[in-house]
Amino acid sequence: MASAFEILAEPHRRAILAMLLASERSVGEIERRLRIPQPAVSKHLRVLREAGFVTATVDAQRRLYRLNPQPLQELDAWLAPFRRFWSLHLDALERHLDRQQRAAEPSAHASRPTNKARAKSASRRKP
Amino acid sequence: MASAFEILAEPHRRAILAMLLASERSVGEIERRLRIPQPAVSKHLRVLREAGFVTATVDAQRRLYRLNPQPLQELDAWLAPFRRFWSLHLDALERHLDRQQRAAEPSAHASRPTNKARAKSASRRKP
DNA sequence: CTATAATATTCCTTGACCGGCATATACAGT
DNA sequence: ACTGTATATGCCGGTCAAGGAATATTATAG
Repeated sequence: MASAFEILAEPHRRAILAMLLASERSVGEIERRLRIPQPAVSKHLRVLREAGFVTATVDAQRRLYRLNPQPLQELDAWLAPFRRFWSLHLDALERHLDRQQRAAEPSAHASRPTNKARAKSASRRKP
Repeated sequence: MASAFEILAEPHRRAILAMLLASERSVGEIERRLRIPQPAVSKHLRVLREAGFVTATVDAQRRLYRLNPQPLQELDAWLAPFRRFWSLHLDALERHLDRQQRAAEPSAHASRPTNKARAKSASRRKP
């Protein structure tokens, strides 16, 4: 196993990480709350541990797992250029709608476009 | 196939998306630049298209593929709570270092900790 | 209309991963 | 020492996705 995406491709693993957002958890807590058999939990935790997503501390018989943010930060870094991409495109869309707006209101009362018009035109395709 | 993570688990697909950041590309361009056989490119593009990561427009015999930011925005949204998590932890670390700092300088000249000390201790692991 | 370029699809094989089950290991209480 | 609890590991079988080769589809040119 390698990339963060492969690790996170498994829904149970994402659920475990989301659960650890609240606080550290033992294996048994995860098992009961997520309703998956214990060996499966241990295996997923092993994968997450070896990939650095979680760390474990021993507490008597149980092990407490907690989040380690670093790999998710790297994922965030991978996403950064795409964030720039879509913010650029949102800006472009907004400028485009502003031009439309100016064309529809041929030098009328005000130049500020309404938020209503923007929200309407920005709706998704194929809903 | 379903979640964005499964789609992005494939390195070639990530490479395609990164390539489309610059501008739209035809299948042939992707094929040559990424050095992967054409059927593989078409298959990956199909997966990306059906998951909404890219859209295609026809230009004579070729199809031009371009980025569609929406699924990546959803990934960004999934990441949001974790971002809050690690920024909280960075804040906590910083407060901790500030306390250390005050302890090391027992009521000395100033109370403002130096940026230098913070930058040093906040440096990344394993560079 | 035929030849050719660009892209998509089908079939097949191989390999990886996940879940289930059984079992092993580690620790605590009595 | 024995028993119970908590977690980890090994093995197996089903499933699914990726890659390769061949072929089908679509569009342009001559």
